[in-house]
Amino acid sequence: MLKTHHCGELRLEHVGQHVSVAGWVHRRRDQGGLIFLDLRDRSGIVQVRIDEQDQPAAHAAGSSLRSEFVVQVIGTVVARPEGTANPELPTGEVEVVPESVVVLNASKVPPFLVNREDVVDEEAKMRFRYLYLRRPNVQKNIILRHQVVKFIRDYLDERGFVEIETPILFKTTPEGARDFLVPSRLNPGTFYALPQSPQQLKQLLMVAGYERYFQIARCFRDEDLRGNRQPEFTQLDLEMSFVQRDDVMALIEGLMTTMANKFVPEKQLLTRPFQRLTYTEVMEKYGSDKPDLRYDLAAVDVTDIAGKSGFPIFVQNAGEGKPIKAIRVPKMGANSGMQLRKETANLEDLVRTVGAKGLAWMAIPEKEDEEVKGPIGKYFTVDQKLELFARVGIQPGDLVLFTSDQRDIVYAVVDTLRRHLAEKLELADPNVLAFAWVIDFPLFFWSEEEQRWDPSQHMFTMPVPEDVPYLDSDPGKARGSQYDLICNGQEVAGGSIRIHERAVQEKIFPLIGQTMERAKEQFGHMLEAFEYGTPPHGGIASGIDRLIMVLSGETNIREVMAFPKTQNGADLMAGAPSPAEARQLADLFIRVVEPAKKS
RNA sequence: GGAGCUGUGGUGUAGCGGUUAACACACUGCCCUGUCAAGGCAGAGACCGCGGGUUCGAAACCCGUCAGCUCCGCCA
Repeated sequence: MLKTHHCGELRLEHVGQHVSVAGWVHRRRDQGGLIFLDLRDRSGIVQVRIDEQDQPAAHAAGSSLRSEFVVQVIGTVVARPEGTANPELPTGEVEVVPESVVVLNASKVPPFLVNREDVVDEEAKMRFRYLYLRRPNVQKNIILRHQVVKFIRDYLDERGFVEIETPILFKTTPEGARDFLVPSRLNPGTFYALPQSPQQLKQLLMVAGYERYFQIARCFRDEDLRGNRQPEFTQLDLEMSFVQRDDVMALIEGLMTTMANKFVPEKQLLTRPFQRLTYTEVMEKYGSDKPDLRYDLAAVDVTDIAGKSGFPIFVQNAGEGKPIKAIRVPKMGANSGMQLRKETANLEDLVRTVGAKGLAWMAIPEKEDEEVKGPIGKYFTVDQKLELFARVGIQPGDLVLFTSDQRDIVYAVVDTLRRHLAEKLELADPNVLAFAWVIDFPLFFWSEEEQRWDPSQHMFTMPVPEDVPYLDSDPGKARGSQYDLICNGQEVAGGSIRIHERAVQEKIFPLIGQTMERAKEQFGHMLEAFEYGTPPHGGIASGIDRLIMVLSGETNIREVMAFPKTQNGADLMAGAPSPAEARQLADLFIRVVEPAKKS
């Protein structure tokens, strides 16, 4: 080894020891006859002091050092003189006095500063990924990720889970996301699909009697990227036999709580045990099935009151059964008239992007004797206003936003406004983890496009027991035994109890537009397996990347992945994807068709 | 497939119709023996993403295009 110690571990107790440390030049402070060097490795930073008088050779070497050079320093640990310790640094009470300073490798001037946390152009981050990953704050995220995954493995191992790998080359399925396909050379014209999740395989492992399975599983979905979505990502995937919904939820809740306490003890859990909210509840209040519960900004239904006002749009919408919802924004109504008009115009532009036709508002004055501001105040009688204010919990100085439209648009508006306002007003406490369960999802959503029911999770989700009769009478009313875990506005896990009886499964297929013949083609292996003694089972999958985002407080998934892709799905460092050689294509019996040029 | 934002020395930004294109950090050289975002002095470095157009004149205005980002659709 070229090093006897890591830079960040040297303390007063090492004083007098002869050590060898090696790492990168974090900073160099050259005062002529005296050079201070901050040497950095993964463990941290230690100061090296090179005195021209005492160590002329080392001093000469030190003078030539530049940022990000890789050097080895052999020398003695000494206590810093009185008054020169640096309390900011864990190693701040000591420094290394070198006998020799050896450049192991020089470095070009990096394209951005590695020794600062400055914002960097996203393209540069990607193109020089290895340099971005060298930044201490990024290393922290990547190492946290390792520790969390190790914790999960240990936690589940202690509870009798077996980690089992499942194939990356598997079978395409018609349901769900678009598959990444891999051509088969040995079977011309046929394709494997990369797994969207090991869903089917883990259920088959339950049939196989493993009882408790888990996997840190890479998953692939060929859909457009988002700030919290990459085409390949990692899930903690698990499945348990002989369990009911609460068993799976309790396991995950224990895991998440222990993990949060262990890795981010400074962050408070919003509630313990995690609160359980129904799908209907979160949609009506927050317009989202994964609301950020660190702040309120909840929507209140005021259809009855506003529908009786004189505002024609509200009256008409209420008559057509469209909801009218109000959101109270504390303090924002106290702005000047001009600011208010500007703000509300911005908000109106924002909600138009999700399909709203407009945005009504009222600003409540801080002084009692002033009039309510805003375009719709005049349509409400004094009594209606009082009733409204009581319902919504209005305080002086508040701004109240109103939205009314088809229900799904109202939801989108509420969600969009909440996210936007929370960010603008800095309402989300970064030191809170707002874990919550969302339960009682509808088993199906009606697809207008396809004119049929679509499973809201997947086709193997068991209905809650008392809703099984709805499968025949009113499928839209059936709730699934699904549970999602949300935290700070992210869905961090989702699972369900599965159907293990063929009779129930056979009721599902026709509802989602699958004939039995087609179902047998696609899922014959599953149906067949279920006839050989299938235990009741259920499970859950948790997005590791999103979990690390939430724990580290990052707002983008790229910050917690070592080598992520751009929004176009490209790797700017390696230049993937790239065209294949003609020879490779020939081996695979693949011919490339040039995409049609836009005229 | 659609909407929006951004693109100016290596990095982050300013400039938004006429500027020797400004500033900070980084970089180079010199000075400096207790610094730790070291300091001081001097200096180099940008045809303003690319292609058209408007104009006497474009970094700036218009059109197109490329790239990055955010969002909608999509993501069981």
